[in-house]
Amino acid sequence: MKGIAGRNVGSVARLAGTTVRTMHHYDRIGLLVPSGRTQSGYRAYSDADLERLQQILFYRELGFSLEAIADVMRSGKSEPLDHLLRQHELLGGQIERLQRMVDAVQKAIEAHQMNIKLTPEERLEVFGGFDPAKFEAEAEQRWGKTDSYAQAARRTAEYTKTDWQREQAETAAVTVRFAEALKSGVGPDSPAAMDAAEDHRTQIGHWYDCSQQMHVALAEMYIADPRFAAYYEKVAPGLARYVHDAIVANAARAAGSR
Amino acid sequence: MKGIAGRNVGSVARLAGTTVRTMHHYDRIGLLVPSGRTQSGYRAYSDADLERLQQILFYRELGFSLEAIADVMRSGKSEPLDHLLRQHELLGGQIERLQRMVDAVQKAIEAHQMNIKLTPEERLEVFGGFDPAKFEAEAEQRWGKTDSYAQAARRTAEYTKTDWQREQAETAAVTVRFAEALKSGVGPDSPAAMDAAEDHRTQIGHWYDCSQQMHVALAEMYIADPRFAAYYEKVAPGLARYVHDAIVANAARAAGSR
DNA sequence: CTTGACACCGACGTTACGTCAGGCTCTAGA
DNA sequence: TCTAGAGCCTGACGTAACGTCGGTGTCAAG
Repeated sequence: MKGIAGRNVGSVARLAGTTVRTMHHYDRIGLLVPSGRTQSGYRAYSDADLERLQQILFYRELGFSLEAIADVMRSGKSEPLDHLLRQHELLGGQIERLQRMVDAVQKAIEAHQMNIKLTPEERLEVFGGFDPAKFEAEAEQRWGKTDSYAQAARRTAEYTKTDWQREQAETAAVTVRFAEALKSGVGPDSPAAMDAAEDHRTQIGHWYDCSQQMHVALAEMYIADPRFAAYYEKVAPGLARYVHDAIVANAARAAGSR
Repeated sequence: MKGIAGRNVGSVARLAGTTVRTMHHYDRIGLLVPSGRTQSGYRAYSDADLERLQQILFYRELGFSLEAIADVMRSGKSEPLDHLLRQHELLGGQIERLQRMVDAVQKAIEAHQMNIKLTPEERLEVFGGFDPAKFEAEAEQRWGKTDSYAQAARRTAEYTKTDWQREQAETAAVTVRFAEALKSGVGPDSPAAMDAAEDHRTQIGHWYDCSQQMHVALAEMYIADPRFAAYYEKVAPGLARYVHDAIVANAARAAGSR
């Protein structure tokens, strides 16, 4: 009947690296109800369902309870970009925490090697400083609890239509600057190109903190991923590579001037 | 009766950032049985108990089940250093995984901004590639399962007494080289001092991968922590700072020559 | 000597699934 | 076309790692 039948549980579970039982569970508790069923009762997951599943798994990896995930998913402004920015922030926090743990371990190893005894207090302080339910509590505090998510004080939530248009325009403007630099014949390591790259980075900074390293990683994606490359190639042939090289050059300049 | 009474549950729980109930639980299942009890039946935790607790919490943070933790704790060669090196390695893996997730999020954000649609497969592949029980399975495979931990093929497990002595001697030798450089009046940014720093880093590399950044972090600890500083100051006054500066200079040299 | 904070233990509740069990469905091959 | 085996369905019970009582004993400060 339907040309777009949707995927069945097994394939979805495999794709997401989880189990069929988990999918059943999420269905039961209403966290992820497949948007369709075959006439024989099989669950049929649409692409939108899969996107939602990804968000769910992301938050789960970050230590959220399923209930908390349900809350944040149904929270007023749950546009994809909001989730992505939030996840980026949370990941940053997690990495920072792990980094602190690495520091503690290195300290312990060095201490061992030097025959220095660390006090239990010292060794445990890395845990003491961390609240297990920190994220959820913080989230509740930041977005206001129980259903009052609508009036969230999230950064993007305060964006007006004009803000969005400005944002879009800036993105386009930087792309155009790259294209013009390319057309004018100056190399990607020219000041014009590198300045455009830096502005590109600043622009990303409107959403999240983007280090030079991160920026270079993004640049590599621009040429590695055909769809991203196409975005630039559509503006001017060779632009993807040019943007990449400009970003790399800019990062090198920044590293050198340190 | 006992001069060293040991700590009671409440204080331990607070120190470790966990709950009394958790301590009860670990006691019940035999994972962490307090080494003493007061005559009134209160649990009394020794410093050794606290150290064990730290290890437990570390592994728990890394996603191990309590049973798996019990296994690894009772595994033959469970010297503190073994645990530390293992934890360092595991933390590295975790950070790498989170970094991959960050990359995925950044890619999604960029895609959103460029009006590029990512396929569900792409968005989920970051999860699919990761096996939740990966660590435990990997651990079992690497250290041999169920009680045969004794014949573990861990790096340090193969160390003979002579190896350990050599290791110790090398550590001491590098310290002496720093001291001699200091005494000879050359600055911490002299080739002699910087080479010593690089050798110091290489020496750490016998245990774990130590980047220049990590090395600098260690150096800062050498002057920030009085006990580590004392280790060097005992050899020669001003040596802690000297070692720190040499390591920083060496890192700068390495960064510059890139 | 009392009172409030803390400890003990047993027992039941909870979250997020794992693991059957019994029965229908679908697809590839004989 | 028929059939075997893999896959899906819905209960229903099991499990891990605690949370949360409830009733009771203990300890240190006032």
